[in-house]
Amino acid sequence: MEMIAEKQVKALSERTLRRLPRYIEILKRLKNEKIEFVSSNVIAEELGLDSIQVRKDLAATGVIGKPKLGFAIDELISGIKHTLNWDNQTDAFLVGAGSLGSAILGYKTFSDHGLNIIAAFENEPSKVGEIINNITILPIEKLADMAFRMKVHIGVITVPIDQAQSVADMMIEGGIRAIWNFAPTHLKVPDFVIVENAQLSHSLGVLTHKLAESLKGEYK
Amino acid sequence: MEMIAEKQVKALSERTLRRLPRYIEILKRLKNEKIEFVSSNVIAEELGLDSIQVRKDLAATGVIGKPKLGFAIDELISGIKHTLNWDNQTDAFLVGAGSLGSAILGYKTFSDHGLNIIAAFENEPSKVGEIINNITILPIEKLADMAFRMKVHIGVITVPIDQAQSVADMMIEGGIRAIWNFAPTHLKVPDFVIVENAQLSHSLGVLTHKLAESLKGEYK
DNA sequence: GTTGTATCGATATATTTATATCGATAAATA
DNA sequence: TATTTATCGATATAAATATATCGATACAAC
Repeated sequence: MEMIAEKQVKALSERTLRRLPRYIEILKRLKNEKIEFVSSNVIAEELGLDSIQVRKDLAATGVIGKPKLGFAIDELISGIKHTLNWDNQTDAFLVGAGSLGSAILGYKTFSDHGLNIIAAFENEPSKVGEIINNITILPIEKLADMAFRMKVHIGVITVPIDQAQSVADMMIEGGIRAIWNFAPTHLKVPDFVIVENAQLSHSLGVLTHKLAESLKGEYK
Repeated sequence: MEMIAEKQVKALSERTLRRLPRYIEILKRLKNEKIEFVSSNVIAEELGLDSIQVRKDLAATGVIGKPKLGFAIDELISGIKHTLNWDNQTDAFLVGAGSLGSAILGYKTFSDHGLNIIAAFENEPSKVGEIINNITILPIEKLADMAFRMKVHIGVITVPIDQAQSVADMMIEGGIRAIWNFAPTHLKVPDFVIVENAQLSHSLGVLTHKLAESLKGEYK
């Protein structure tokens, strides 16, 4: 039996990775409008980007466009989803059933984004046993063992800052390999563990700074 | 009376802006440990960055370090906060009191980050009148007029995708100049309006892609 | 068919961002 | 008081990212 070679795809920069979901947004909308092909130019205009950049990003997914027509929308959506690994669902555990954690548990759309949260954990005994979006909150002591047995690879951290590192440690002990970290602290993890930080304050800082600059300019 | 010249500060890149809040994290911790000075090297090691980059980022805040000692922590914290405009609170409105919106209303720490959410709005009549974290949910019809009268500059959008653009339009009509957008859609706004996107899916895509790459490498 | 044209994708250039080098300085030490 | 040393901050280099140029191609119009 011959090995099927994985389609040769150029390395993806982090910037490109962050733009890919935005392309999906637009593509889904166009698909709803029964449009079948779209040019890099149209996508770029919709998102305020440069069309060359769009073409380069799309090239990284391995999808090929057609001169004069552009890209087949269906093919592009599945190509991007494949690149992000959103065509598979990866099981995940969430720790910290506070308001943000509950909100995340409530989102049904993460399954479209490759994430399948199958259990949630809490330190706080009063919250254990609660049910949020069909998921029962379990005591944190069970985390590592269950993660290991169920071969869970993704952990979502939505606990307060002072518990975040110890939760990360437990996750890693349980074999978790990628952490989506909402706690406002830097996690120290071994090299083989991927951490993606999703602190709201980082994004808020950009906003408040730019607004201040913009208002300052106005009164000059 | 002579004008006091604003301390000359180099332009801040978006990357730098996103790192500044991380420095604050570390600095607060060190301050708690009664440490008074810190070198760029220590900060860099804590965050897994390069010390030169830390120095460059800090230079952009205008804070000056001392040879052999490093940076005065108190001065650095206030310098960074000033750069982010986190030493002032800007009033904000939030629209969309779903689970994410409620979680955001519940955070008390945003006041440390320059954001003061003073009112929240909803489309859904059943939610109007609800009180979350001392904030009463108001009907969306009041948004533009109140924003205008109260001179509110920041709007937070946590509504579903199909309402996001119209909410943005109302905000802009009410004079709002900066939008923190959690809805998974690109907002079309005039040039003078700042949009900071905080879609969870962007960050999730990076995670799922990297995890897939990492697991793939393992079985080669 | 032949010609015209929109669009791709490859290669080249420019810009931005990160990293390296090194002299200057202020504290610590001898 | 002289010497050593950690650290800064300025300048220089390297790497990553974005933008421009242009020939090739496949559809559309003639």
